[in-house]
Amino acid sequence: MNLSVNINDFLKLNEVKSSFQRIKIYEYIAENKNHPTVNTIFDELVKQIPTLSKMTVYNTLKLFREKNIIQEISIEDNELRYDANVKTHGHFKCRKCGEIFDFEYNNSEIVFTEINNYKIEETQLFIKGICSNCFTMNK
Amino acid sequence: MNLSVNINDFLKLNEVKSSFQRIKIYEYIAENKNHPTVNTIFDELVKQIPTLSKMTVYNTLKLFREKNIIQEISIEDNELRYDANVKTHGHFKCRKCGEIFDFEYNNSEIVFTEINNYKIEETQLFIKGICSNCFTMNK
DNA sequence: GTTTTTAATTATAATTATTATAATTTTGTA
DNA sequence: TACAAAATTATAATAATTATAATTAAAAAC
Repeated sequence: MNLSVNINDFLKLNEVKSSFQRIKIYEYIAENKNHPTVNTIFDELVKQIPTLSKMTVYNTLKLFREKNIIQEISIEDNELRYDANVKTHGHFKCRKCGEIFDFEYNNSEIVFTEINNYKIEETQLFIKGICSNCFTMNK
Repeated sequence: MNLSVNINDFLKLNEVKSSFQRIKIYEYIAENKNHPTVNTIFDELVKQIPTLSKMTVYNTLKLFREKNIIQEISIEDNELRYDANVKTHGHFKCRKCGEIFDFEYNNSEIVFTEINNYKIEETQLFIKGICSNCFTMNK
């Protein structure tokens, strides 16, 4: 079974004209659930596609985001990260190893009184600290 | 009553050596609860302190953050914002008017199973959408 | 109350992520 | 095959932040 074929259909289904680069970029984000930055995506894909331009990565990610097939994570101020999981979920960043972990949370249990008549379009919950791995290694 | 005197004491209490620039920077963030960017802080204060350098603003904000007397808000990827309210609270950014609103939320009601043994140091909840003002104006 | 030392501030240059622009290539279609 | 439209690429520009070194101010020592 060829995953690229499925991505091709998936993109068309979401009103994104498919192309080789677009398939590969989506494939990378969806397969490596590592919340990559633009640079990571570019550095990895340029190995397979030597002519790849970073502009294509920027344009494609912008397009994917507009079509809501990826999520933009601004957990760090100096770089954007991307996630193919568009379901609302939290992100934990370990200050030690730098890794980002997903976690589920019950969004409906949080009560917002001040903004209860505001139109909510996007929710991002970021937590920073030390992951259990780094914590135990420190002892 | 002179607020600057109080800030002077407040900084010392938090292990920050006081200076004219540092007092003015803290005063600006604490008085204008507008979640200012570095540029906003600089542009406003340079009117009072013509010799002020943007580096001082950067350095001072970094120091304040290390001493936990201000909070860094990375709700937008291309610029950092600052808040003298260090209590955990959420930030809502309106896509229309660009304003950032504070809101309280019950942090303890959110259950994190995946990261329940992680050491949490900082929590940021960002919501983006349309505020009620912009929403009613649109009709 | 000078002198000495340390730290804070400032000016300038460098870095880095992102955006803008225009040229080239690819893709779809008549 | 030829044409038109869109995607990709290369290059340059922008803007936020960081690095470095010089200057100024504050604190400590004599």
